[in-house]
Amino acid sequence: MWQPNRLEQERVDKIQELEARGVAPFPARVERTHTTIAAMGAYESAESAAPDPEQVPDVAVTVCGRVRRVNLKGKVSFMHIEDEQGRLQLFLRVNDMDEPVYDLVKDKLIDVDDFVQAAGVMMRTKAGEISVRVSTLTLLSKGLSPLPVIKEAKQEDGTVIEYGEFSDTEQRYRQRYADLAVNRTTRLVFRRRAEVIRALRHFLDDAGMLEVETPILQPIYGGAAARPFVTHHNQLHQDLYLRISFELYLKRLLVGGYDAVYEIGRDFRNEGVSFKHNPEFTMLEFYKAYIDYRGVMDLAERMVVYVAEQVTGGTTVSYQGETLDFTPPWQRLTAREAIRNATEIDYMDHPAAADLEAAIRASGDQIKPGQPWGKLIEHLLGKAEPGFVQPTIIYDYPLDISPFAKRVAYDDVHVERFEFFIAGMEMGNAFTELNDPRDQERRFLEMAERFREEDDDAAPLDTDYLRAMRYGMPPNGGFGMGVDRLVMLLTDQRNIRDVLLYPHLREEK
RNA sequence: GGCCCCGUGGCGCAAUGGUAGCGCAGAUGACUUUUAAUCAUUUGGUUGCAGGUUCGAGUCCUGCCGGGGUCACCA
Repeated sequence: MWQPNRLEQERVDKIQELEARGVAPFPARVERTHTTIAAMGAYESAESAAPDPEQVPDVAVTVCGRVRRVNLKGKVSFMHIEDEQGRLQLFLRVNDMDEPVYDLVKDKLIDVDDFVQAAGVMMRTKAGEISVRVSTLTLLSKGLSPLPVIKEAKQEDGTVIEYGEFSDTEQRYRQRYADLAVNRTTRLVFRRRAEVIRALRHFLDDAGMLEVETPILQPIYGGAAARPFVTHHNQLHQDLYLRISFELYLKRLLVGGYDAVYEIGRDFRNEGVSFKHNPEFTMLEFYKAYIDYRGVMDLAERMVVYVAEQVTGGTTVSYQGETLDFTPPWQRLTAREAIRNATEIDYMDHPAAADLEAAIRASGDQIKPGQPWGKLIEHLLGKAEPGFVQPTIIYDYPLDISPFAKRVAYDDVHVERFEFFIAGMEMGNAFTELNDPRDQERRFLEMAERFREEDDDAAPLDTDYLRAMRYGMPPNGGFGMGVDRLVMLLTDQRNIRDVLLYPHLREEK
């Protein structure tokens, strides 16, 4: 049962007073002819069309929005209402309105946070602000809990200074609705997020790829190295996993005859959380026949710069004080070169895992003993990662940590795989996809063996995937990217939670 | 999971171990073109929870809860 606090109780009491005056606090009927922006635009057009600035014809509007500011001045009052696009001032004067309606304002029965509908004609105040000269004001919805108050002051140069803030991170995440209602920058971030995803779809559609949807509930999970969430189907008595990647389902579709497919959707990984990891996140994967990882590199570069241009209008972006330039071509380094640059260790000088481990320890790093060679190389790559501020492609990865990538010709240890990094963050992962079912089966078995040695939950062998591949899979290049991280870059947010409307948090006590 | 930081009215913040304060919001009143409106008066707190040290704890100690950072982990 809700226990109103002091401020809320005052609002509850106001509802009683409104009802006593015959005013419905949550009426069903609403009317709107203009958004705030449209109303202002209509008046500006009328002004510029009028031969005499004193003789602007009436522009009648009915606007709706949330009250964000109330300024009572006795027999005249001002309010700002806000809808999604903008703010508009209401000019309320007792002479222009029925007195009982004006009294609702005067008696402070309309609060900041309430939704109202205002009908009137457009005007400019003495100070020059476009406003509605209100003849009828209707309460649409009463706010009971007060939102944090942010006051805004417009500077002469048009910039807006805000006074007061709602900045408590926990409350902003738990009560995103309040964050959105109060912080316009939050609203902008999630608008832009939608634009990023729209631009990605547009690019991929234009590239001739088919958007598809594959199962989120999977009897066998795979395609990435992450622990899954487990769930259960009651009627079928079947354990199911929430997908950790789309890879294996998408590549089956190439066997089926599609040239290129993509999916944008949710992945779930049962791992630690951090500023760049959320248990559920949005992934983009595509697979395209008849290209290899070089072709994927080109596509990735073009896609990212396209999205940046679509949503920001430019090819560079300011991120946490750094200027990121997405213009292709990006720097391309082999993993071996990148590691040599960052650590002065050449892993090819240490072909045995034990040997490489010793070299890493000699450099001063503490690492878990007994890791496979590829894992050690990944550790070394992690040392180089923060240096990849501008878009950087790292290619040719160790075979033993890349079970779905084709081998580099005449090379026993590397596969045709690349990852790309921006702002020190891993953004995506791609391969020349393995399409030899015999090699794939060997790699699955090796992986299962290693998992068994490490006493880890082994991903069950996906025999159906091998069956599909045996029908013949065209050579293809595949690509995966963390969409949330791209949104971070394009909205200048340092934490993934700030680009997720509802980030995962511990249960509220 | 380890380590570090944080938790004080609705929001944002103060308070050498010694009477818990300030701004905004709220309430009451004044004001017919204000705009961070202004002016006067004024309400509101078991300082995240539970213990402990002390004559005395918002402050020091222990544990717990929640958040943030960082490291580890994360084909």
